[in-house]
Amino acid sequence: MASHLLEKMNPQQQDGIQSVDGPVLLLAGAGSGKTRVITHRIAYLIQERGVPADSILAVTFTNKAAKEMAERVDKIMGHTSLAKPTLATFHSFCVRVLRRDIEALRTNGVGLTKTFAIYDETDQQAVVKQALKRLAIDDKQLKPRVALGRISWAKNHMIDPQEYFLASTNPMEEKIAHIFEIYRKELFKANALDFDDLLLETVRLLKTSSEVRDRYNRRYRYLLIDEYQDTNKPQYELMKLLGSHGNVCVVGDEDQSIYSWRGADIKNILDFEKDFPAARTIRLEQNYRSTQIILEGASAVVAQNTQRKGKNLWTSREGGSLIGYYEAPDGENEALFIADRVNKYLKTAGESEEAPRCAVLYRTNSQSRLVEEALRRYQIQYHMVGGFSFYDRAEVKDILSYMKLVQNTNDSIALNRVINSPARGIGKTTMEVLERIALTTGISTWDAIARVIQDKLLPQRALMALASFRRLIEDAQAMLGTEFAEKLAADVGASDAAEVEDADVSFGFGDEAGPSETGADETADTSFDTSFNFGFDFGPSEEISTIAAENASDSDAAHGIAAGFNPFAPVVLKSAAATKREKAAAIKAAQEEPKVEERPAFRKPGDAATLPELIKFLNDRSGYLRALEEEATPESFSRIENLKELANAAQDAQERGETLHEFLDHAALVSDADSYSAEARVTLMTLHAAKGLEFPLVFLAGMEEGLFPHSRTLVDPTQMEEERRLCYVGMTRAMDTLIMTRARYRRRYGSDMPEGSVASRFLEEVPSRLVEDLGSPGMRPAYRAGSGYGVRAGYEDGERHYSYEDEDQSGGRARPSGAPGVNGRPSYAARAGGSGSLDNVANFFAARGQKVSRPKLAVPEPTGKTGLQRAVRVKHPKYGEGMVIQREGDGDDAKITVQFQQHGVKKLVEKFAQLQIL
DNA sequence: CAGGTCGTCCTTTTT
DNA sequence: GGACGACCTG
Repeated sequence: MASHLLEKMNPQQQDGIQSVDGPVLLLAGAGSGKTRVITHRIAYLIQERGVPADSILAVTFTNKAAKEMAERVDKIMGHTSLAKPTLATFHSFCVRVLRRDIEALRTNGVGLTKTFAIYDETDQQAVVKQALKRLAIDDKQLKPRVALGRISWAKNHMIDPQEYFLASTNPMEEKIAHIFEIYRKELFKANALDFDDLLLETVRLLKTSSEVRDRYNRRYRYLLIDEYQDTNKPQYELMKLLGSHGNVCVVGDEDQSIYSWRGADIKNILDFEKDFPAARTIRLEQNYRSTQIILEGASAVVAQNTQRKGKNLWTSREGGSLIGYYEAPDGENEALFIADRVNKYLKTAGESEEAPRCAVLYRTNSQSRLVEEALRRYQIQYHMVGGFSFYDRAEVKDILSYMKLVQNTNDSIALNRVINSPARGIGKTTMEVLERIALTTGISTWDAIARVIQDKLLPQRALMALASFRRLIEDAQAMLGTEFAEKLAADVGASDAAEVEDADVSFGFGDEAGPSETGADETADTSFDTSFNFGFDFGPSEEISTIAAENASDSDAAHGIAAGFNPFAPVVLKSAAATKREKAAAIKAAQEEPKVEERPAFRKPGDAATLPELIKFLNDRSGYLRALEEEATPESFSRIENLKELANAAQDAQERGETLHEFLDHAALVSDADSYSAEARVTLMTLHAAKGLEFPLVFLAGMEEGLFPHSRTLVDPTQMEEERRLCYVGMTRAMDTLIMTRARYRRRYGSDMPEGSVASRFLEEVPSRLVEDLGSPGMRPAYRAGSGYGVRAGYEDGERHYSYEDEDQSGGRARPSGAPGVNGRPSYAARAGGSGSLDNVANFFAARGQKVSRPKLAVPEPTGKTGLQRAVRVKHPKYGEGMVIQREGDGDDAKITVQFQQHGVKKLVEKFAQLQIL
């Protein structure tokens, strides 16, 4: 039967699409159209085989992949179907299962509940640190990081603390086993799961409860697992448990296995045929992505590995340009070279019809900084994936922690985080008392607060502070409705298998809210109220008085809300953002056909508060926002902006019908790597994050021994092979052009002295006939061996290869050349650490709305001598017009930070800046 | 108790 | 170049 879904597919791809019954192993080489096959296979199942869409479960490794797959399936299917296949990551799928069914694991009323918290790595570290402290282990002797790494390793191998202890061969291991045990108990007490637990507990649940297992097995008849070479033991078990019907299709490529450090076991893919003897194996070996030269180069590198099956990847894209190689004198120069090439590429490629796209890939996130700076110098827009996440920012985490605490008061880590931020007089001593009680009685810190208040175990002052804090959280809980717990249960706890959510990647309910989502259809449409005014001022004085009264009899600590508090008070629009949103929403609403199930503009009294309402409440009532406002520094304003952004995110979530859980789950599981956008012309990311993507032009930066391959892998042949696979992954991202770069000298940890580097072994492994030297200034006479680190000489001979353009602020004066260093050699620091790179960093942070790296001292207001005060408009001979943002220091050292119209934020020395007041 | 300053040690890679 | 902890001071 010829299906349009099979058009333009090679025979193997057609096989992969059509072999839908029984186990299938799809070995898909890089660029072999793997995603195309998977998505078409899903469409084929639905359209040609009449399989109900919601009986298909496709699991990927990253949200990014899940999202892309969902979009592509949608596109193929033409958005026709209402029911959708479940496309999720292992972790998000497990969260959904657990939010629904985890209480099936409870015995005699003991066990986690549906309101469990998810602990991220920071939370995990905090728990480990506590454990170390409790065991009186010096955290220099055993680093929390290391201990956590071992614990995670054990979990990924499904080893429990007891087994770990029995297997330990030295005192250190025994200690770790002990920490592991405490760690587990603490998480249990906090009603929390870490990332690894999400998988483990799901496995345990499916093994323990046949009822639950059967339900999922009835529901999902077709299982597909992508990146199978990266699965670890729990994921493997999950595959077996969910795939008991045998319609299991796993897709992978052993040459792209790059996650063994996270417990991925390459044996999973190598042994699939043993697990499923009836398995059909299909190989996709035609590469449609890269030119022959690139593919040959990459294959030559990975061929050095011994631990592989080997394959014949081929391409019909003959020839192509050679693999470029550039050896820069230093990291800055390397970055500037890249920026220059990107610039040229964008200019020339701009005329071709296909949108130009390129990527700069590196081994470690810290390498991004130099590249970012260089791109900014060239005024090239770029998109960086990874690095800090929005949800990692301190202020965002703080408010999220408040929310987590509202959801689950046993979450001691969240409690510790927010109990004294903003400062409310709960210090070290108080916390020690709480912790001691929690520890000796086995209750959570939250419950210890009640105990302390009841038994008056602390001075009045501390008791009042604690009561005030407790009241804050309780009031927030009350906002969510007195039937908080039941509502929650109803939201996530339907028992019918058919009601397992139609999951797309998001955690949204989708438009067709099923009967299980009792809360959702009544959820208010809050498009018009991003910003609220509760009409009630929670002033500190008033609060204290209520608390003092309450303190007398703890049982009176009503769960109600403070008198006069009215969460349903009329809405007052405050921020410009809100207004904008309102307009957009109004326009959108006007354009759309009126829907039958039109939601009311406001939630009915008695319904749970919306997410933005909750955030607003916490921001205000906690005093967090006020503290930031009073701080009144650029950083604090930026933080306020971030909190607004969080409110916006909550607003969006609310509109999607998400519950508090789903919002928090989302925040916990969605990483920044998922922010990759295919529209970006220039993308910066780690090699790991690049897997699965392709770009016409790819740069691999930092090809140096110790960086890539990373220093920690140099001694272990197995890890070295993984590095090599990583290199293979990186090289095969390139479609037309691949450029590899290296710095002869590189500074590590921002130290003054750069260290000499050795070319990466992977470079040597690329056959030289495939490589073209792109003119490495390092090879010029000035850099000959024996001349030391000759940057200065190089720059002085008139060949300024990609040096920073002269940005001397006096406009025309030559930049002072490197001051003599300690040994009479040119001082590297003098050049690279100069004002040029400094203002660029400030630039960079300012543009990203992050804290600006300025001195933390109070900024003296301008003397007025020059009149260069804040908000004064100025003109610079080179940068043109701008506005003064800040002035620091005084006299000859005074520095002015100016936002220029064309050139962004610059920090200038007032004396030299030649600024003219407009 | 809070906020600031200074020294230490770092760094893989991510759900 | 920066996060974080130890230490010090108001």
